[in-house]
Amino acid sequence: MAQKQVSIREIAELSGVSVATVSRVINNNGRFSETTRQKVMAVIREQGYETNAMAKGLRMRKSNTVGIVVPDLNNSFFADLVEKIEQQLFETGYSTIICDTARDPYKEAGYLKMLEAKLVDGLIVISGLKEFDSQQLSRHVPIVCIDRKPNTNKIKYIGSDHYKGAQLATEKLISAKTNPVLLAGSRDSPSLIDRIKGYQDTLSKNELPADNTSVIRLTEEEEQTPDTRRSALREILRKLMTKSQPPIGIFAVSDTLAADVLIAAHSMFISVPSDLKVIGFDDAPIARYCYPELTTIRQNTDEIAVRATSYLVSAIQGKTEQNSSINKLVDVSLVNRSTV
Amino acid sequence: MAQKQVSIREIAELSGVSVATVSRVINNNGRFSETTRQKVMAVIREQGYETNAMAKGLRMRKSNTVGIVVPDLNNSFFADLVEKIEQQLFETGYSTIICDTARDPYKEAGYLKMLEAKLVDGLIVISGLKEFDSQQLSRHVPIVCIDRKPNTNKIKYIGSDHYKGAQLATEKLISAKTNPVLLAGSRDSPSLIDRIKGYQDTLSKNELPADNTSVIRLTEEEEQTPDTRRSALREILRKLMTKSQPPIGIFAVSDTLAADVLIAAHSMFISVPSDLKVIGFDDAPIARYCYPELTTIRQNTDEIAVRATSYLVSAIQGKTEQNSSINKLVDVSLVNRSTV
DNA sequence: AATCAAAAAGTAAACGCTTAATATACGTTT
DNA sequence: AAACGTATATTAAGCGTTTACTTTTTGATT
Repeated sequence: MAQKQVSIREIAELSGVSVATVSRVINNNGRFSETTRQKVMAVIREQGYETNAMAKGLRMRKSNTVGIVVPDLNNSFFADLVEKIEQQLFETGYSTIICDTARDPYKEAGYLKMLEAKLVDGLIVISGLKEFDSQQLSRHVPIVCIDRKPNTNKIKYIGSDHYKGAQLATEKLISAKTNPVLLAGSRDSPSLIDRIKGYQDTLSKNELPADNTSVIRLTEEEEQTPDTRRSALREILRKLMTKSQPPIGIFAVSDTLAADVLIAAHSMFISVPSDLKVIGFDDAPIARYCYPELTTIRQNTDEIAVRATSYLVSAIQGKTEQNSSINKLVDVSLVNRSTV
Repeated sequence: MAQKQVSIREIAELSGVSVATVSRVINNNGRFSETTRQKVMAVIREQGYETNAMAKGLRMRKSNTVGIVVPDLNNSFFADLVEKIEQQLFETGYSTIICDTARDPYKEAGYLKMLEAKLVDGLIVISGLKEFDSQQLSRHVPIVCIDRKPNTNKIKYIGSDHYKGAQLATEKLISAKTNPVLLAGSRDSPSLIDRIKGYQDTLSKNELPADNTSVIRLTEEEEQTPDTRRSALREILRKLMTKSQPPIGIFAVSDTLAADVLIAAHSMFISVPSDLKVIGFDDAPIARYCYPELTTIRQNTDEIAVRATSYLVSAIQGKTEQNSSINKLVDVSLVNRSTV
């Protein structure tokens, strides 16, 4: 069975030096001669020694690990973002614990406890239902929130310019001669609020009624499964088609939602983009698998990933980097494809 | 800053008992009186004490953590599977380190070292380029491979019945009066081999030529980006359309590939399913976002996730559970949607 | 009241590592 | 040849737990 993992002690004995020396050689700190270095390294290689992360972590009071908290790995926007962040962190020498909360606050709390117990050195929190409450952690570690507002300014916030994104989307829909409607899920989030505001402001600026009648929210039951979601969407489309002249324009606040709209439309033989124009948000991988390919607002996940990790890493390492650009919102752009 | 994490020692002092007693209370083992239990628990709650996982791990020589190695989180089949496994493990009290290797053997090796250093208690390896080589680990831990053959029978293999899936797909295509073609990516994998075999055997059984001319593989460059992939696919479709009478039938060995085929077809104004019939594999979330919705072979990810975790957990806990069903391949089924 | 077993609590070592404090060896300079 | 500085190596403590072993307390039985 489980052959005993070789420890630094045995390396020390085998190479005829003390553990301290071995440790110094491994971490290349303190002083030692070239001869011993070679001797020790040889033994290490020969024995396939790997340093025990728990012992090291215990001693150093850090784990070289960061936690990522994400609502749903099956959402292609999140998956994309997580993958990029994880890649960045890997390159920087950190390992990552990915926690899929399934939007369950209980599960989220459980994960936070676990991450804390594991002494993660930092935390990246992506989206989520409400404000991120730092009180949940008892120990202070650097945290960055992506598209989720923290409850204290000690936590770094990084996010796209949702307001501008909504402006772009709305303008696009208006200039396509539609009377746009905004479509969102049941869940509130800070970024949704920005988007709705951008949408409504743009409406007003164009002298269109900016009341709440044109923002449509799915209910919680409706969005439960793909099927309920789609039938709700069909109902919404039906109403829209009777109430106003085609083409109608829908600004869906996420690409997945937009994708569902398209599916619903197909099943009703509504043709896109002639009778229905749809614009999504995210430019998630799925956007390119929609038919027609989805016109959408692109969030720059590369940029977000880079900013999040580089900030986090320097915060962990105690550098209070004063890069001013890091406080600006991440820019957003319209990508024209075939649904408008 | 970082307020000191309270340790078991302080809990002990505050409640006027020894650390050993506190430890006993926390883990509910050994003997202690109800009075002390309450006293200690009160202090623990009051102080927000959380046991230090590294210290515990060091002492116990285990981490309550399992690693998941996955080629690509952006593939909706993998994301789905990982999400389910992770959920299972969370419920069982294990935490999960998800490692996205991006199909890079170097990255994979790096991750394995890291997982080992972190003393993971078990490992789940999903798919991947070639045999999984257990030699990469120097310490023995329970491992389960999903859709990836291990190089030793000490490692548990779990996988769908790919052969049968291919049969079902091929028969479906044949009975839809097409002369089926199999379409695959450049990468070989054990499951692909099974699928090709199932495909060819079914061809033979129906007295159709089962040579290799009807299996089409994308080259590595072709599948690099969505765009190269799609233009390669358009080229393939073009050839197919000239060479034989519509309708043509394509058995794509994954849903993502099938989705790309559909996109390519749309851009060429080939109508599905009248002129082109496509059947995918996996029944990944994306299948329902294709247009038309994708007919495909369903892999039962729930079942796979349950088997993988329940086997792994019992192996970790030293139970050599003799559930015979666990050695059978996971069953697979045809789901009829709209592309055939 | 004395005895004793069972229950409750305590002591201390060990898990594998890093590092401050020390010790030793080795040339140089006087 | 003594003295000293420098480079190199060792000793030992401590990170926060668990647990085998030991000690103390409790309460029932004689």
